Amino acid sequence: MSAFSPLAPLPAEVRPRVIGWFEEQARDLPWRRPECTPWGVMVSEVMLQQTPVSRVLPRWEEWMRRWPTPTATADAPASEILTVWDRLGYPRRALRLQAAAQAMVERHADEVPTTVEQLRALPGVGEYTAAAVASFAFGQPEVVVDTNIRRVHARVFSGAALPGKTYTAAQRKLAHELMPETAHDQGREACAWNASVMELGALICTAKSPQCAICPVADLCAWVAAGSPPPTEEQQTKGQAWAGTDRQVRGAIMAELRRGEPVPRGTLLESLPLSEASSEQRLRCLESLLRDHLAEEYDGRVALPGVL
DNA sequence: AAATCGGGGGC
DNA sequence: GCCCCAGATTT
Repeated sequence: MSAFSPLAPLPAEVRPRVIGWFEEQARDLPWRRPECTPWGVMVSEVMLQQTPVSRVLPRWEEWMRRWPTPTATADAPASEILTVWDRLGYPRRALRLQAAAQAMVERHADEVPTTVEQLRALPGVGEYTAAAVASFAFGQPEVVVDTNIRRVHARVFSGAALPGKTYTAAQRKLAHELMPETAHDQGREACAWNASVMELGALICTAKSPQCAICPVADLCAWVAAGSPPPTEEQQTKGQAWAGTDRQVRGAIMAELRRGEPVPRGTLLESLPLSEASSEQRLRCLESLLRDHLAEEYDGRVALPGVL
């Protein structure tokens, strides 16, 4: 029994088109160049968790210039780690990346580990990142599934406008079935497929206004064949609030601390450029940052970790 | 399964 | 103003 509905395209027909398109149209990103080290790939994957490529590029360049190896990253002051991370967002990722580097120094001889099991054991490395590093840095035919790939799969093979919020068992099964065979080329095509579908989702098959007119598989796409129906309410993403959230307040505190000077607790809590934030919220957020080791307090003054 | 965790650019 | 972006971790 085929896993694909009668109207869905055959993977064997889709794959060469998407891979061929990638070979012609892929962006020249620094972490894709042949001279990029596995550590460079690792850094890019963590930075790209929920952060667009355009914002990652300058931070990745600076990080790799300063800390080109796990050892260099492991030995850096946490305050510098967080300063170079700058406004990429979710700064706990920066601390986890350093913790991952320290684990590589201790357990893997200053190398990025090569198996998904070893990768998955590193701080900040989940199912996606482990597979992505194994595939992109080491050429292993792991099944890589990110938000772009889920969307392309949903449209081309399932005829849906969007994949829905949760990664279901059915979606994982589909992703496995779509992978090329690895026997003939030791997984080269599988890795190319991973990168190509991701790039198609990032450049053509985008969430908001997909460029079906220039898509290499538009004539095979189940969603296009169905008349490009809009997303169902089930598939809508409930927009994450920002104004007034603890995340915004935490971000404002971190921005102040990144200026480099230790700040008296009272001054810090009062000087935030968020007039609507209550004193209770400001205090709660500062305490949570201290708990997360994103900030430290000593003798009534607050700073990035390690400077006091 | 749902909540939490940043921040900015595109529309 | 709303939405989305190469997710991970905790509850």
